[in-house]
Amino acid sequence: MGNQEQQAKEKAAVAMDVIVSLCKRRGFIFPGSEIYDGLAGTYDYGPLGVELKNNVKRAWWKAMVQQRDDMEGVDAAILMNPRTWEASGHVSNFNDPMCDCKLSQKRYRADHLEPVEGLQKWALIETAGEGEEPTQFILPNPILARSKKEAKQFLQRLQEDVETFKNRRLSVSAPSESEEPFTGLRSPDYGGPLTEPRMFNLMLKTHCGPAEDSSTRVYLRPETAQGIFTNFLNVLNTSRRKLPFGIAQMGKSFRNEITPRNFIFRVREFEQMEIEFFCKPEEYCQPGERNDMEWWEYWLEARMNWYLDLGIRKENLKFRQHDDDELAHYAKACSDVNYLFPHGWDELEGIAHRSDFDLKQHQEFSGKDQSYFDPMLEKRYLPFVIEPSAGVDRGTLAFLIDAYREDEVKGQKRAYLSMHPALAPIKAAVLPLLKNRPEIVEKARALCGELKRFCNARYDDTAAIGKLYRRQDEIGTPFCITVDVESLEDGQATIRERDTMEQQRMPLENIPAYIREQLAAADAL
RNA sequence: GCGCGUGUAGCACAAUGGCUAGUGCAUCGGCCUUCCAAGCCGAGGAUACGGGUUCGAUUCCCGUCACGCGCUCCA
Repeated sequence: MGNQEQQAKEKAAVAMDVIVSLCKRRGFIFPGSEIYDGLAGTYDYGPLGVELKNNVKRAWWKAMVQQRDDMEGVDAAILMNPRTWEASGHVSNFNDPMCDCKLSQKRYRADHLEPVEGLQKWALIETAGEGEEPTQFILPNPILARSKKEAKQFLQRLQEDVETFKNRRLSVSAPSESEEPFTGLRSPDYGGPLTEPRMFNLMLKTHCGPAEDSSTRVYLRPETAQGIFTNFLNVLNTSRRKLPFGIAQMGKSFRNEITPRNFIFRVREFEQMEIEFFCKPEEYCQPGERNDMEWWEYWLEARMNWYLDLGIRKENLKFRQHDDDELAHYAKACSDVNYLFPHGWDELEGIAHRSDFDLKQHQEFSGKDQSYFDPMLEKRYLPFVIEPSAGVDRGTLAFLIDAYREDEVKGQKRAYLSMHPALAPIKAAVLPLLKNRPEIVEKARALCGELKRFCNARYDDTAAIGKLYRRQDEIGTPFCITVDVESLEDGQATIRERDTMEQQRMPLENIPAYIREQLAAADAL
């Protein structure tokens, strides 16, 4: 075993607490609705967080849409005709019947349990206070009640009459067969009775229009993907595309997660970056054309490389291919890109081969032909779809965690975000060495103004230079430019690099071009 | 949703059934300061929310909310 268990225990080098604290302290991410004690599963992005998150999205859009010649973008409405979700399967499949074992209070999906038939094993449990006649209770599968204390807990949960068991001795006798045969659902752990199944619909509902009844019910989309599928024909007919090509979309999605957890990793309102890449099923491919499985493999690599190119360390990324029994019935394959989060390896993005399931469903539910006319073969068919579906918030969190570093400078701890320049919220900070020298301040402000023409630059003179550097380090600013007394005479200033802390001096008038070159070289403009 | 735990300033932490709830960092103002969290002076800022016990509650109890861990969930 070991291997999987060991992997499960692996954790990122930095604790989540450190990241949460940094995010709050520096204005990246705050708990949602904080002044009203928050709202579970929601977070708000602050001044630096919105820059970072927008940069993540910009980098994705640029690499996946603008720099490719086989991709179009859309921005569909969050609210969609409810039949969309009947077609997609979310109305029926996103509805999980859950029930709890009354003994162990463990939760099960009712539709995953096998009904049990036949005689059940029971045990007699006698309880008695001092000098009283023993009272008998029955308890299923007592073998798994490992102690009298546990048995007592079970009895209390079953009988709901706590007073009955106070200050009583318990004795557990050997199991026997009950008289009555039993058919139905029992908990698989203790064989105990279950609560009535309750439905957990993971879609959030609201309503559209003046009347608030079932006829006006709409859902907040649980994924952006369906807005792509429902626009497949629109895009096809207006973009003169031929297979293979993709449609990309970023936007908010909502899921009523049972347990929001791990900071912004699992939240109820989140943002997705999804691609539906429409390609030819193998049987329709010309010689030399990539077939559907080859496109799936292509996208695995393309998506992994995107994270690597933006600076995530290779050892913190891996694929996790879904087992066959884990796959949805229509899916031909699915792999996740996993990242080593502080809570362990977890999913950043799923890359699924969805066959023609979605278009077929929408074709059936809408009655509108969704097929593609292949001009070479002169026939119509439904394309297959490869779906790389990434979480913006999860990605943003991974970029933060992976960039976080600590080192030591002159015996003092230095915390910094070694973040890709394309993602850094602030690209350059201009710092006057002395703020009580108006000439220096004036030059510094002028330089900052020049930088702002093409990037997010910031002027700061509210502390001594060492502190100003550390501030910028902690929020990942790649370049600091310091204007000093000498600048007044030689017209030069110092550029200091974040990770190495190396400095170089150059003429003030060359600095904007230099910064611009550096950012362009990093593909960060 | 269940179980266990936690909740004190922007962040990290301390203390107490009773006197003005402390400390560090951070923030703001002033003085000073020629390149890596310097110094001095000053300022603002907190017991999550609601109820109960009590002469008195941040402390004890109950509820709510949020967070953490486990279960569950993750189409």
